[in-house]
Amino acid sequence: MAPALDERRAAILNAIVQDYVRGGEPVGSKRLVEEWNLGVSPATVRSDMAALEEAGLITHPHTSAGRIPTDAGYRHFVDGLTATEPLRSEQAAALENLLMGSPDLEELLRRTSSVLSRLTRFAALVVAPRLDRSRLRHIELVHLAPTSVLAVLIVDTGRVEKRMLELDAPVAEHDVQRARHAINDAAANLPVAQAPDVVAGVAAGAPAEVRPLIEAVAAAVRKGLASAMAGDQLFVGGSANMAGGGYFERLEQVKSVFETLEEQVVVLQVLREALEDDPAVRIGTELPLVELAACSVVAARYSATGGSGGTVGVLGPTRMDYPRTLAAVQAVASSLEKALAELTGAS
Amino acid sequence: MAPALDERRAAILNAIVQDYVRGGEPVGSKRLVEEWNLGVSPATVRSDMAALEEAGLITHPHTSAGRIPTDAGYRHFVDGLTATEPLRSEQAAALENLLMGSPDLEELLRRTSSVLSRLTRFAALVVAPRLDRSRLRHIELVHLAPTSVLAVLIVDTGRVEKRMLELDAPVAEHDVQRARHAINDAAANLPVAQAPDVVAGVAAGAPAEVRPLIEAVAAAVRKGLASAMAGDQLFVGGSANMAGGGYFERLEQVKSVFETLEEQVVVLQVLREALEDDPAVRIGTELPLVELAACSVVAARYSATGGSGGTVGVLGPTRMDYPRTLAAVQAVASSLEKALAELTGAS
DNA sequence: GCCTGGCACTCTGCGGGCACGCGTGCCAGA
DNA sequence: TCTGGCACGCGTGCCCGCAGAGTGCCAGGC
Repeated sequence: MAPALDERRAAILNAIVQDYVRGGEPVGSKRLVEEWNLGVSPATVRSDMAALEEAGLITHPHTSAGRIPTDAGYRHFVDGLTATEPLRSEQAAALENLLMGSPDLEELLRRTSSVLSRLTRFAALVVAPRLDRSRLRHIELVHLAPTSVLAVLIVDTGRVEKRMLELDAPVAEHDVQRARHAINDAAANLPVAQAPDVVAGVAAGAPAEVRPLIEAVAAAVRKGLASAMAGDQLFVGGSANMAGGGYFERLEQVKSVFETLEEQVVVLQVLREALEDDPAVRIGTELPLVELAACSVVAARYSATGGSGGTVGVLGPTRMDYPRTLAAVQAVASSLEKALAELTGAS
Repeated sequence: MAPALDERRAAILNAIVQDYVRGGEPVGSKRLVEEWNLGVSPATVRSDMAALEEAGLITHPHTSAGRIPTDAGYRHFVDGLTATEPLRSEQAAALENLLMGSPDLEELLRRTSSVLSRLTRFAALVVAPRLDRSRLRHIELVHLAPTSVLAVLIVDTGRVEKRMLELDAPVAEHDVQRARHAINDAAANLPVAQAPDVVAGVAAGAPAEVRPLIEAVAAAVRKGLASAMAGDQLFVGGSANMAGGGYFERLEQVKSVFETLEEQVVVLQVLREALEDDPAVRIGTELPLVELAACSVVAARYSATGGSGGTVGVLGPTRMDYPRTLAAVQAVASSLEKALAELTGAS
């Protein structure tokens, strides 16, 4: 797949990628030798370019234009990266400052997506920490009306899920309190995966007055946590960036990218597939969606105490500055990790 | 401002608006008489058109093109509307079905924005019910770590606000429970505007072990509810629609609209200003933002039990079908009202 | 006095034709 | 194996001319 390339040819490929990313125009042999003093003449470069084209790493849009990288070309470039150029230190500091001191998890993730999109000028994607390995802190029941109770599930990552329970028969306030105690005594600090069954067990052994309520809670816990675990919460920021920067010509393309970004389920799926690597880079047609054939995703995991963590990433055009973007994504991931640790407390 | 227009001229203006909205192309005198059998010749229509142009209600992009409405022209058209054409009944039914049975407030509002955007094919804006006249149901305190407590505020509209409290000194679990009881005894069912002061009063009269905690809760209640009341939560759906439909030509325009849509504060401000009327229509330059000069906002209030309600609306191009959009927005507002009443229970 | 038919005018969009620039591919020679 | 030179292909910008659409205006009719 990646044939060991002649050293000079690899250099030429990298030069093409970098020039094209900067300028957005097909790059020709003459400009290449001028800017990268390669020590050879344009003619030599041309024959190398022909070889690179043969290998499928570059193309030209029409005969008399310069070359542009193909997805495979970008891939080769990215795989050859050794060091991602780090952020400027004042940027890194500003980043930490911005994330630290968020009042709650949602706000933290929102800020993260905002800062990442401004840093990269692409659309930022932030997935909330997954629950599957986290623990249930507390289940609160609030008696709103005779037959309706609000269940609030609090997880140790700071995440809060709420769910209305509608009961067939009225329930008394003190029974709600009994149920609350029974449930919390049994389920608090359990891994969320076990919580539904434990609550169901409590229901089975409970007196008749409270059993329907506890059963309803068990169902809510099962559904609420399951949906929270499967369909992780996604924060998208800066999608307007995709319309700027001159990356796309036709409105149609932009529209389909925006539409895709609105489909949270789809975006999550894309991120999930990408994250077989970490950090992950998925370029153009490597993405599972044809609508995103002109886009790339760069993503990295972050970890959270007690959970399996989440993902931060960006969606940008294939013609992106990969080293810079990788650096930004990784920096944001690690800052988020720190801010998250601070937020959930030492515990 | 709106000079009493000759009846035929008004008819011609309306015809121009409707033709232009449908077709998107400047409309000429000939087509007009053919499609709207006006009973006069094109030449007559032309002289009327000249008068309408003189009055600032229409323009033409260049000499030999047909006419298009100006913002003032749309305004005249909208003000002259008597009946908004109602939704088809199966659409209305589907609407109600979709909104009923949402598990919680957030999900309901999310669905509302989704359905409204699909109904109109514009960007949907949904503002959560405001809290200022609602009541506090319950304050839950969860002891996460010795010096950190999570405060969860539950409001009778079903809205939940959460806030981390970091204390200077450790606090014991049973003191957290004491504080919780004291606070809820005093503050439950109070209007949210009074809650902060009441909680502060509880703090003043509390024993020293729990006073710092209750003071922290008071501060959190003050800040949490204030920010929730001022910066209402906004749900935006279907913004990708703004890139389709051929309304905008240049990518620049689309980008600035998207950027504006991402600024929740700005959008909220626009909606707030618009809602001096109900239902409200703000056309092009009537909006307070130059970036939205090519857009219109159609919005309507909905009310919530115990609160002052919220807003639903759409942002679309000035070239929109106002009667249809008005009907859709109003239908969604009233369905949302019903679904909300069902969600928060009879109470 | 208002409406109508006719006519001249203006502007856009489209297709053809031409020169230009750019970048390539190839080849002979070092 | 690299290099300089040369011919080729192709897209771009420009000008031109032409058809089409729509207007403005004016003289004439009801």
